Amino acid sequence: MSPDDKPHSDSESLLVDPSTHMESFRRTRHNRRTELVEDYVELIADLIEDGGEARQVDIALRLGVAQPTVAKMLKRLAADGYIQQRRYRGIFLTDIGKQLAEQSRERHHIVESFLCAIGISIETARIDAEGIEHHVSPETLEAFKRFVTQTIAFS
Amino acid sequence: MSPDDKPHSDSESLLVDPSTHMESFRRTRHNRRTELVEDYVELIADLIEDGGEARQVDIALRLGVAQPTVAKMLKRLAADGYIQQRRYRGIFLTDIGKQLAEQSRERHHIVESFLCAIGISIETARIDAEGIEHHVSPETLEAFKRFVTQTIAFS
DNA sequence: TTTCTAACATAGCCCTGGCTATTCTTCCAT
DNA sequence: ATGGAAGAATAGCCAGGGCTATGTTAGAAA
Ligand SMILES: [Mn+2]
Ligand SMILES: [Mn+2]
Ligand SMILES: [Mn+2]
Ligand SMILES: [Mn+2]
Repeated sequence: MSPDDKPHSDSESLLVDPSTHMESFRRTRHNRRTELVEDYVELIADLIEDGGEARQVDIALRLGVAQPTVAKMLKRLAADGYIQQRRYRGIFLTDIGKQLAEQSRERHHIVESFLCAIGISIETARIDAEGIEHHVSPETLEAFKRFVTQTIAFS
Repeated sequence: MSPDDKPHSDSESLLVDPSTHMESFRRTRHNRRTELVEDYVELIADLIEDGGEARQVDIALRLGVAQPTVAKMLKRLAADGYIQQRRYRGIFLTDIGKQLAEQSRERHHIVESFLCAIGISIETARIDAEGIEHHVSPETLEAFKRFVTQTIAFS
């Protein structure tokens, strides 16, 4: 065999170096672990603002999961200090919870507005934003925000 | 109590209707389940193209996980018909696997290019794209593609 | 005040996707 | 030809995030 039997010889071709590659995947895995927490506190904040209280059944309905699934998750959120639970009463956000909810809500809104600004239908924007939001870094969020502002200015 | 004790009375305020909300979350959960498969086949395709073979150690190194984690996942991919495994030999993509890899790679590339096109640094674009790609619908992907093409045309 | 129902709690199951520790195989160097 | 090391397989653990089935409780309606 020649020393050149590998498709891209020594130049390492298209692939980025392993540690850079690894870092991206690690970050993505980390984002995935915080996704649910963000969606829950955001939804709880919305429900409270909208109807005065956040109940398990409503959370379950809007998330499209079963009530015990919500119950288990709420225990985790309580253990992690995001919410306060009173048995057979509603859910209340702690200060930490409110803060995370506010951040999540703002980021979510910017992402959705951005998608609309580049011409995507509101239905699709809503769906895609629900997943994309959790993987948008501060730098990207700033770029999205700028873009939305500019687009509005030119209309 | 007055009939108006709830913050937003009858207009249902800011929240979208429950079933629409639910649909977004369901889609996002579905996308999450396919994320890993997409990243694996894409990475395997890249490794084969780059070095002639895809080995567990290299996959593990680039994903930032342990080798048995990769081994277990590869069994699933084989069971699902994306790859072919020969004990103590490398990984080979089936036709289905190649097809998914190609789709994933293209989508990934468009997302990353798009982020760069709106002014995000390549480092951040790489990281964010790794997560965002899995939540981009065909409609959004088309919009991203158009935007990239236009941006290149005007430079 | 009592009853009944909707909401909540709890138990117990499953799958996914991580990990460590250990045991094969292969294959290269000696 | 053989030994060792690198790579792959296997076993067994854990947490997260789903589910169903079932028991409990609070509060409204009667
Ligand atoms: Mn959100
Ligand atoms: Mn979301
Ligand atoms: Mn990818
Ligand atoms: Mn990815």
